[in-house]
Amino acid sequence: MARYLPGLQTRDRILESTRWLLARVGLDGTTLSAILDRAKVRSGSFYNLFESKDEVILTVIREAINAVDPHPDGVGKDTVEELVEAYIEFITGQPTLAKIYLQTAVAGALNDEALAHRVLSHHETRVSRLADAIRRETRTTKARSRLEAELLLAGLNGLAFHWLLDPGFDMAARARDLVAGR
Amino acid sequence: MARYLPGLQTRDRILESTRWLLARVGLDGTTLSAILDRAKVRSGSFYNLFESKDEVILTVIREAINAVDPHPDGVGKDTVEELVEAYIEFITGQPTLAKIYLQTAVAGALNDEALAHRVLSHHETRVSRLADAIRRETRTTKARSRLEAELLLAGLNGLAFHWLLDPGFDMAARARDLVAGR
DNA sequence: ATCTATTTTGAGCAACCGTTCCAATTCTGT
DNA sequence: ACAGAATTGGAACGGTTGCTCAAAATAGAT
Repeated sequence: MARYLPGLQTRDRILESTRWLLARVGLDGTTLSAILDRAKVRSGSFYNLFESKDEVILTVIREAINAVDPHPDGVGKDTVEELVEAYIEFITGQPTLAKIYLQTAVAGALNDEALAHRVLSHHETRVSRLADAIRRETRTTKARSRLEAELLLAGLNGLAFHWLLDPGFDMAARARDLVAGR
Repeated sequence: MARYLPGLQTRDRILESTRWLLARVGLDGTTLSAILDRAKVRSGSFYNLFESKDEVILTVIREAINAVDPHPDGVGKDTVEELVEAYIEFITGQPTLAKIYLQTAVAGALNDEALAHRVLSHHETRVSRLADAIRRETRTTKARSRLEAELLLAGLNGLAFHWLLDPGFDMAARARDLVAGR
């Protein structure tokens, strides 16, 4: 646990380095020595600040998972459009975190039961928030709006998935098409 | 290159083992010794049959990518419903290959440029085939049917993505809801 | 300026990675 | 039964992995 300024700074450098690597070279490309090289830190300093390599990686991943949620103070008021825009903003505005999030959800969650649960529970939160917004706007049944929310979110995730493979893909435009076509 | 029966049999066991591991523990959990243990093979036999560990893994991954396509003899005739059912069949009927496919698309393709291209080109094939079917059924413009196909496929991929995280998720039912609600 | 707590350096460690090599064994056609 | 080829077992290798530790350097409060 860092107490002096230099400690806090190298801590930040390590996190930044890990974030960058996770997004570019994936989970298994993010080796300790790669993190150290990029952060310009030796292993001794690293282990003075972090418990293990896993701790840094999990810290960054949690950060990414949390970032996918829209501002929590809008609960119960936001519109479908606002929620979709928040999703688009997350994906295109923070591509690094977005890639980490998607990659983790698919690859990492296979090994780590707790992580899979975490991702799923965030997904569930987003579905119900979207369902509420749909219900407010269209005045359908609870079950029906929930179904619509699930399908809409699946569409958004699928578009993000496509964007991951092809960075030239205009994910934002397609996402708006998706909402428009409901 | 196997010529005698025992060689062919251990080759099959190695492929099966790799398939199983890729789907269960992911790419970096699929180590050589894990493959060997599960296949009940020693390294000497392995390297008598395969060039490298990568060769086996790529073989299995290509198999998974190819398996996502519906039967090629239906081109130009199949309906939207048939294509969607083929997708559902792939995901739920061959969950092992499906998991590998999805995982590869998200994680593996980041490192391997050629692999990313391969996945994308298969995706493109599916989109255009779906667009053709939509056009035949709804008689809209080419651009419009293509957009619809892209969004529909994104939805399906998103649902598969959800199913990957939560094996209890009824992906087939939601996929049919998705088609019904167009 | 001094003293303690924090931070950094960097050599070194055990465990594991994919791979090589070759002698021993097993297979198949004759 | 024999010969030649395919297959197998398994010890060993160099490289990398994540990580430890003790000594040296630095920060910050007094």
